Amino acid sequence: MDALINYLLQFGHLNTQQIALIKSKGVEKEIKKDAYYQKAGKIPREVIFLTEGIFRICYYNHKGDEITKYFIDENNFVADLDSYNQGIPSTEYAQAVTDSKYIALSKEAMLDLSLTIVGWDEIVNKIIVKGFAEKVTKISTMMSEDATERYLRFFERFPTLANRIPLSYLASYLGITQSSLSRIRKNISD
Amino acid sequence: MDALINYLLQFGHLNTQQIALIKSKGVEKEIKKDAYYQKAGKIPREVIFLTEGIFRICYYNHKGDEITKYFIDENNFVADLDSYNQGIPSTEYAQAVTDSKYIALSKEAMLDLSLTIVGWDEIVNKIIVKGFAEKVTKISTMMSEDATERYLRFFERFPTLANRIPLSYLASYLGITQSSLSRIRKNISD
DNA sequence: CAAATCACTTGTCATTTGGCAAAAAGAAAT
DNA sequence: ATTTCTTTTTGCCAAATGACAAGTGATTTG
Repeated sequence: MDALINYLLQFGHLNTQQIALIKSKGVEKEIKKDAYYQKAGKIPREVIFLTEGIFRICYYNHKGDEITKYFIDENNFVADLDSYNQGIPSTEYAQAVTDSKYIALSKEAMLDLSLTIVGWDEIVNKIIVKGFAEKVTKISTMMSEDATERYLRFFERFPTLANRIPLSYLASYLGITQSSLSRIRKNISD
Repeated sequence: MDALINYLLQFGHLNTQQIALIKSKGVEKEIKKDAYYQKAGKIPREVIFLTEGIFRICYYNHKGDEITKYFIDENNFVADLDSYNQGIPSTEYAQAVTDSKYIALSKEAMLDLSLTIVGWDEIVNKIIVKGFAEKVTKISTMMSEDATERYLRFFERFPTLANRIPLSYLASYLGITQSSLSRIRKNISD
């Protein structure tokens, strides 16, 4: 829970009382590797903060391929904001790719915090914007790189993960086939 | 100016007085094709709403290539939010790729609106989040497509633009070389 | 243990894309 | 109109990637 508080404090001030309130609203939960936290079609009713482990966000494209949109690691929020805010079914899946722990804040809790803590909305918005901006920059950067560069960049960020998740997850994220990824890994290790 | 108001009204309610205030704060400006609205190194001091024309956001990667990160068309905000909020130099360029018109809202105006109009911040944040979410989804989708599909998708969205902007702008956005783009266009027209 | 299943690797070949340079086409300047 | 400059197209070949199938290895299941 402290990880969440420390993270929040990067984006604004919170006094002891406010921190206590947040802690009282957060619910610590766990999810096993491979389990889906969120499935397309379901309406998200909470926002979660990853404290341990890694998630991936994925969806099916028009050809029926399963595409990994991006990975999310520790100390980041996970939420399909559009669906969450509008109360409509999500179009994406969120899957734990390792055993993970997270803190859940229900929609009611978020509303309560928003009404009680002056500056809460501002903190949340800063976090959301930062998260999106990072995603745009990262994916955009990938567009101008070749597959090997993209793989190396991923490897740099998730060194322990690259060889422990299914090829399909990573290949679809990198925008290449599983075979190509297999060959790229082979070339690098030579 | 009405385009801006109509756009804002999609995200929340505004009464006549509030609308008048917003209009009084907005400054209508123009920019010529090819001119840079924003350059890397400058600190952005305003947010703008594009009413006519198309901008592109670009930067230089570590190899020195100029990369088009994305295009922005009418009825969208343009802002390097990170730099704008923190008051630090931008790392990106924003260039008009066609003659354009926009409404500028200075940082002071934005603050004023924020303090005066209840719900202003909420409207602004909804817009920001929506814009980012769209960008992430769009670029992410491109990752799973081949160059021809990416070009066709761009062509669909900006039919009049595809043949009127320099190859380099579009090619770097699509993540391919100018030669490849030239060949793709040729193949399609056959 | 054997069989079945799944994930990954490899082989083969076609296609796409890149790198480079020259040619062609367009645009701007004189 | 000619020259100059820039942009786009094309040719050529190498490298990267995709498609498909077969092979390998690991894991699970009975």
